[in-house]
Amino acid sequence: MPLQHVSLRQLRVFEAAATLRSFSKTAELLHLTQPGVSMHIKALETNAGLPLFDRIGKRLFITEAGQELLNRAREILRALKDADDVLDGLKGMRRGRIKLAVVSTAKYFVPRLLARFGKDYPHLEIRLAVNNRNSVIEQLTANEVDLAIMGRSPQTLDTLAEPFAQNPHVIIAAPDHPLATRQRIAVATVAKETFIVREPGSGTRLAMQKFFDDRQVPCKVGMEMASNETIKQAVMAGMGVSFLSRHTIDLELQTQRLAVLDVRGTPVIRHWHVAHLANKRLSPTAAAFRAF
Amino acid sequence: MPLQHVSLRQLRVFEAAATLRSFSKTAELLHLTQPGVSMHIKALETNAGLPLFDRIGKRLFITEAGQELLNRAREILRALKDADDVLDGLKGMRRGRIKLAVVSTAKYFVPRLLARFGKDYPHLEIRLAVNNRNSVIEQLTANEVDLAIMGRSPQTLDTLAEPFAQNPHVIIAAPDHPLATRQRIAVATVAKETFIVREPGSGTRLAMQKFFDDRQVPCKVGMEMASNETIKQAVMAGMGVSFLSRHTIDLELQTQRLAVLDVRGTPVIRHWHVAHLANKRLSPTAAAFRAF
DNA sequence: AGATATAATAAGTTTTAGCTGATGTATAAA
DNA sequence: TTTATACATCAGCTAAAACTTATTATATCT
Repeated sequence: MPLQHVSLRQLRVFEAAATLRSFSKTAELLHLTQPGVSMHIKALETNAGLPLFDRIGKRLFITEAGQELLNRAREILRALKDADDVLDGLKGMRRGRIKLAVVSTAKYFVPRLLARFGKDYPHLEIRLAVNNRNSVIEQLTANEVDLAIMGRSPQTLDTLAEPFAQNPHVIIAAPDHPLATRQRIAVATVAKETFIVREPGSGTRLAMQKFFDDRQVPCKVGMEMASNETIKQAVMAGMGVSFLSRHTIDLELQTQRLAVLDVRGTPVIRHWHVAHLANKRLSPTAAAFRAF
Repeated sequence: MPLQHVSLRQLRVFEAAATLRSFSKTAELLHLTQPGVSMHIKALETNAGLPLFDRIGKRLFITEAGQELLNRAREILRALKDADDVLDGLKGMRRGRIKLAVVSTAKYFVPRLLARFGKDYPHLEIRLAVNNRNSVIEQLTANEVDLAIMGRSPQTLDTLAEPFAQNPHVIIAAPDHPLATRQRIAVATVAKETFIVREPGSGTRLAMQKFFDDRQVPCKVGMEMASNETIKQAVMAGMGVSFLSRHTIDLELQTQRLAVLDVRGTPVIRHWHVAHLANKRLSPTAAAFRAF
């Protein structure tokens, strides 16, 4: 392969020389001496195996081979400049993509967050994956996402997590539940109710367990459900009470399909965390989002 | 410009690494050691100003910036390979262009020559410009053509000319001319005829002058015409005799519209020359044609 | 003919590209 | 826990690249 040893420098000098049709002018333009240009061109001609210029008297003519090479050289230099522009764009956050995984509980408030962020960086593309906690951790491990939003950082993984928003949890019941109108309900009282809970390992379930454990009150688990939506439906149907993030039930409270019980010690304030792999260097875009 | 200092080597190594997703394998492929690859990638990342790979554990992931750069890098390497192919083609004469200027007298036999050459190199493009001698010399000087075919080399110009074919000149007359049936006509006899001649400075005119001067016989110029065709017409019409290249009158001899006079000392053997600028390096194609 | 401009060539210097080998570190696999 | 694997880092070497200045050779312009 003849051109295996050409350098970009040679191509740049050649392009200028072919454009200016003069080695001296090229030298001036590129801030070097005329012999420098001559040597680059000569090296390139040696590499190409063909003369690129005809030196007729003091005039310079590009040969057919030169013209062909010139076309490719310009392609190459343009591609290089394109790459420059793209990288600049990525650095300046005028373009780029953030891949975000959030636990299902967060899906109720993260979209609002994204909307505000999108206003500041309108050219960024954001991909949002909603999953349960374990899947989110998996995605984080597999480096499929840049950032994750979850209730607490996964201790098993080498991640950096930062709390960034409150996440109040409350105990809810159907509006016609006997306790719904009571105030300052004791924990022990509510503990006698049948609880509809998320599956073990979910953040919500862990938070609930901690709440009762801290108060050394055992609670009665009546039913386990893997989604907040079904839990809400069950509570509305009067099948029991539940412990959920306030963020997930905004709509139901407004339409009075659910009621928050005024239990002492609630709302339990947890925090949303934004997490990423500790050894991953965040892209400027992802870092900006994290900061946001 | 961040990418101003990247090298093609870096891009090649990067491309391989991005494809193989492993530095060690890349090192193996490119016959160098793993630290070598690491250093190239690091240099490239420094140039780009952004990480190109995520090193998660022992797995490699290409970043968004890396993917973008990879696209451009592949463009660049492809363009380089294209250039290679084109140059190879030019060298192997599987493609290329020859620009040829010929004097008008030669137009009768050069096409046959080109046809034979074209059989050997079917992919070459040949441009033929037919002009009078002076124009041909001009084109040669201005480097507008690679090669010229003419009766004799221009002494004024620094050219290399090589005879390559005989160019017999004869004296012609109308078939019904009194001399047409005579044999071994003396030069002095034919000199009494009225001659229809090419313009001064034309190769044919010079050859004629030399013919008579050598024999110290003055000849009578009856009419000057700037084209062989009109001269032939005039001779056919019985307006006089003329001195022309045999190559220009093949057809008229076959159809017996013109006759060659059997004058002593004729045919005058001149030669066709192929000429090119001495300081111009011929392209392989042009050189091949010249050799042919 | 002489002045001027242009490119090639030569020789020498400085810089740097491009390696290798040894070593350190982290992770995944056994 | 141990072992193997993969990448980063460091030090140091060599050859080549990238220039420069000085000089020569031509060709165009006055």
